[in-house]
Amino acid sequence: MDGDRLSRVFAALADPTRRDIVARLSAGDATVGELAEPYQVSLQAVSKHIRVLEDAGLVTRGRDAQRRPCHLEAEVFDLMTGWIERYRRQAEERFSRLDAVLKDLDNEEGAA
Amino acid sequence: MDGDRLSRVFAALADPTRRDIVARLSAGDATVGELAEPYQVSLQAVSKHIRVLEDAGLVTRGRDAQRRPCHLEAEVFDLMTGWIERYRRQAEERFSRLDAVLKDLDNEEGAA
DNA sequence: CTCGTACTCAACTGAAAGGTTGAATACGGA
DNA sequence: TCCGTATTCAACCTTTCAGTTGAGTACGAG
Repeated sequence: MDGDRLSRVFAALADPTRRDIVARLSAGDATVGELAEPYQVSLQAVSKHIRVLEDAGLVTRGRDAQRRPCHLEAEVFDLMTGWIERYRRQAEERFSRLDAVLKDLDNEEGAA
Repeated sequence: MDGDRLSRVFAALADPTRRDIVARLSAGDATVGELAEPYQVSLQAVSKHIRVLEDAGLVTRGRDAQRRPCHLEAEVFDLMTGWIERYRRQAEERFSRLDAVLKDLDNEEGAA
């Protein structure tokens, strides 16, 4: 099951700092130091955040001398949208079925 | 800012039990007792889970005598997909721009 | 082979999450 | 009005999480 994976992805994105990191990585790769710079928290804290994103599969990292450039893995988003769309669609289907039933009731009433 | 809202939505869906509840509600409304039935945990625990989903805006509830039927609010999914798609698109754009640059380099090399 | 840079690891702290049980509360039915 | 059903509230426990500081590691430059 990749339910565990999905849990990690959602949990990772529940934190505003981590969402911001993802947002910034969507504009291009960056090192830990670069990513940490705008935040008030310690470099170590940001390093931990990146680890969480990495464990969720949202981020991969390379090596460039002592730097560890972070790269956003956009494919993981598919896992989320897949999950979301499945249930959204189901809910909407049900909604339109209800809609149809109500319309039918209206028609019958009008006909009677 | 609705960043806080987004945090609550993602956090709510980080829990497998809550995701399962959402999945089941996508098939139709249900009471707390009905939702709790398949799980090992206490009814109170499920009641708490539902409250988290409610606070995130994923679920609303009516009243039917002593029952509190839960209803899935599919619109909140749009908030998530909106966020996700924004950064996915940005990342993909960047990717195709890089692709174009590499292709250009190839062409120049071929021409030289 | 040092030295500074870029980071990670380890140990600790406070707050929040998810679970429990037991006591309220809200309502319909007899 | 009293009872049972459905659900929530309250207090508590344990684990996880986000943050801290201080020490350790990995690498390139000089």
